[in-house]
Amino acid sequence: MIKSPFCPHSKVPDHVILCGGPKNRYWVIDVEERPGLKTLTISCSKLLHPAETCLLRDGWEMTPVRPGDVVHLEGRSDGGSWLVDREQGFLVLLPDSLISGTSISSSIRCMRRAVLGDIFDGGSKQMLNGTMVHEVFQRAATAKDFSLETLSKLADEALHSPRYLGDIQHFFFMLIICASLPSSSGGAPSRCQDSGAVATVTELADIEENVWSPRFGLKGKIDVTARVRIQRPRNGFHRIPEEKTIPLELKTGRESNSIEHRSQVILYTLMTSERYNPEAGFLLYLKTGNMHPVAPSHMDRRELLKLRNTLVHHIHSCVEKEAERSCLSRLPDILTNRQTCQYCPQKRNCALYERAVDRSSAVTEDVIHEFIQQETGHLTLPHLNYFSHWLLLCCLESVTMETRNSRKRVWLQTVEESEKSGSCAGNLQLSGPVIAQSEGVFLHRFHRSHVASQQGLTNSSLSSRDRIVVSDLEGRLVGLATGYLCEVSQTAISCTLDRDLSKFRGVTFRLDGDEGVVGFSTHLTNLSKLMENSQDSDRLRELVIDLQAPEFISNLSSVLPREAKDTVADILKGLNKPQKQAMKKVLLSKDYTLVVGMPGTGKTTTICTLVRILHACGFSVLLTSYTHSAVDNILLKLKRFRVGFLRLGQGQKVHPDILPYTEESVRKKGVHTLSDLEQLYNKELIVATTCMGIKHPIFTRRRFDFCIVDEASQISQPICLGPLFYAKRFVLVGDHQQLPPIVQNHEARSLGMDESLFKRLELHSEAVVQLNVQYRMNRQIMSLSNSLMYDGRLECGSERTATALLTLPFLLSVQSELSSYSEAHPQHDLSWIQSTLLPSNPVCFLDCSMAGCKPSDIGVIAPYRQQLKTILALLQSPAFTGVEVNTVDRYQGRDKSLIILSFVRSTAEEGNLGELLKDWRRLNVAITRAKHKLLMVGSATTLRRYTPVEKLLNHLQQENMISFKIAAHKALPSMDL
DNA sequence: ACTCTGCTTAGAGGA
Repeated sequence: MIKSPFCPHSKVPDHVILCGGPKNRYWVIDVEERPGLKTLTISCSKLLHPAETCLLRDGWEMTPVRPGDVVHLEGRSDGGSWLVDREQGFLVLLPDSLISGTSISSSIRCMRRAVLGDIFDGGSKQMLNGTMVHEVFQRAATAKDFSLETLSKLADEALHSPRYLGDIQHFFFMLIICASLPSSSGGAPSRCQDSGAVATVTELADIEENVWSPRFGLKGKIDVTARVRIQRPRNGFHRIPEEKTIPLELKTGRESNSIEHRSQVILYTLMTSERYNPEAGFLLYLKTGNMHPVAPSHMDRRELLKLRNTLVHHIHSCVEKEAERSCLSRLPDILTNRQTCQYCPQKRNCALYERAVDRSSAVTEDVIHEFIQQETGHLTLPHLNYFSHWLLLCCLESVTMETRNSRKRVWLQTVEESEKSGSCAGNLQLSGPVIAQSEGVFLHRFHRSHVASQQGLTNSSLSSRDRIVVSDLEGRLVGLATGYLCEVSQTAISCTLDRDLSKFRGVTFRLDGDEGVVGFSTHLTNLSKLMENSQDSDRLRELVIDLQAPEFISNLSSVLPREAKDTVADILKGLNKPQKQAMKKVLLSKDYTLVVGMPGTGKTTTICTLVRILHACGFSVLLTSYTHSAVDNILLKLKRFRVGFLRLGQGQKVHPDILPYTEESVRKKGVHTLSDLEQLYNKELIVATTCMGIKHPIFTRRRFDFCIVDEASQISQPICLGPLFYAKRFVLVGDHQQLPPIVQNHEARSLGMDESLFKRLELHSEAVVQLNVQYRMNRQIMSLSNSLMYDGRLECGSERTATALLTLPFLLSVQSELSSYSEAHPQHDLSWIQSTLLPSNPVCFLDCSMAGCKPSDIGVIAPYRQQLKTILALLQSPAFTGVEVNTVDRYQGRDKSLIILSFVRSTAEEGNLGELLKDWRRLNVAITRAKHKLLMVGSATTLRRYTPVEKLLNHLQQENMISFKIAAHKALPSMDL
């Protein structure tokens, strides 16, 4: 008997939801293995008792289940003991991780490929082809029109969609397929015979239906959901026909009727069992028009669920602990049958992982060795190390994000429970018409059914622009659609959804807030691309991994076109010295330039000017940043100088003033031919998007002279790399003395995941230009940051900046009010507030450590969200509307005339300090937001325990900056504000 | 020991 080596987890983590009954979720307490048998000790109670047992055999004992896993059981339980064997029962491992049907069917041939496919993106030309034909077919089905005329019209439209720009040569091929669609001669594809039964498709009930099945841990999108009439012969006469709803899978390639294709259909029947209970599904090959019925047996389902369990195990345990340190787990073995691998889209990643991570010292077969050499031979050890290091970091981070992913609440929590936590609105019915706004955007309106109408909708924390998931109340239609909230009133909600739900009229819905599943596929796809054997990737590896020194040319005249000289000189006029230096450095660079923008030094203006100059010289520029708002900030400035540009990205996220520059808007003006589209993509020298937006088809063709990345010190390396593939040279703008990329996982952070590319490359000081002349803060406020971070390098741009003070138009009347209050109440000392208000004291520290002043009494910037909520609640009076209360992090890149900074923490006893205030960069951001006056409130005694804040307080002391010990709770009785 | 932004994310086909 083998005892499981793992310690049973004594406590169930908070984020795990367990339940009994048909939607059961059991916690595995212990696993006991004997040959041919596995016995699980399980419980559906968080207290881990009562415990039940589950016997696994006939192959199920191979399920890689471990203590601490959550499982779902199907079948029978006899007095607390479950049996899963050949004939009965299913075990679904980690059921709340929904695995897609295609992942599972691809794991039949190669489990390794399925796991890699889940981590990295990949695709081929043939696939794109299939996507196009699918689209044409599905549109025709939606329009219920399969006439040749309509088909060719739709095919034409599909060809002009930007998604397919890279592969237009398949045009003729596709038309031939469309013309041969079985349905083109009239009506929908119709009949199918199997063992005497005749199934006739009577209606296409849905297209691209989205299914989440938490019961089997599956998800998928079903090509066509069809209504069929089934006629079964029985003893020579026909019975009354039976109506069923079944999944129909379209295939545009060769009619293989392969086990993968059939498995896909079986998985669709399984995941829709709660919706339609289909006994079978159809496989339709468009090339021949043949339709194959797929009627799954218990064995089919059993074996596919076993594969799913193995796959989910590999995906979930992508990292493992080895002596306190995490490392990447081994993947399933590489196939020895090279034939199968020939067309595998994961070829490169497969070889990379083997060489960089698995590093099997065991004697591998020659064919495999050869294959690995072929795919990775161009890479050096540092390259492989960089790859495996960042792969580990990303996996660690994704594991942490996954535990915080609250999506499973949609199916595990009742509406009542979810509404209590505020992220859900239930008991909703569709009201009014559904309005199609654009491609895949449908405006819906729901109202609260009268049963629950006494409880208003505005109680929920759902608000406009939030991402949401729509499901039904019973849990049969989980994840029907996703979209964004538009308006929330007491009784109604409007939102835009990716699907038209009008056929579900009458269903009672729930809307759940959806933080979205954060994938790392962009990170990892970029990493994988960096390892490619191509010119662009070779060069980036030299710069980013080998840290090859960046080169510069010596003479401007070779880059500056003659005719642009005057314009450039003109643009340069408005700049200060370091800004001019930055322009020059960028123009001279052959590889890259790093622009350090210290606080208030006009980063946005500098970038805007840089773009104007490059534009004047005729250079093309790819302008990016991590956030949409940062991209638009620059564009708003650029727009004023009448520099043309193309803004890529979803309209919903783009600034309204920039909307006319988006692709969608330009297309509305008329893009009819392929060359129109080409022109649209090539017309502007300047193209702007977020770093994540690089999946856009424009990048299949276009390359740029320069790529500018703003906020670069806040972007993680794998994401920052993305846009760099498409430019000859790049400029990173940021300040690593301000906040770094956000990393949730502690180990990942300690292993350097919060090091941006900006910081990594900074060691080449010859590539760095510092913008140290600032126009934001007056002299006193600036001095704080100078002493904290910049060693006095930060300078005021003008005497006016240096001496600017806060203007308080009603100061006199407030002062006299305070005086008269003091006279009437001599027991209150208000002198501190009088001095604090004086504009001539630009920096004040209000020390409340003696006084017991509640930190919740004052503040505008605070490091903690919870604190901001409290402050906001106190500022509810209309007098305070317009006062912006926000976190330090959110204030980065922005400023205000007067900042009140609350440090919040005040604890007498030694104890946990928290991480946030230990970060020099966060403090630096906090104190450099104010232009004229900075009021800081906190307990000096507590704060001296944070090294950075201590340094700041010492500086205040040395400079005799004003500091008060206050007893505000006594001094400020409720005055009428 | 509490800071938060990106994402059409499943499936397109070939042996």
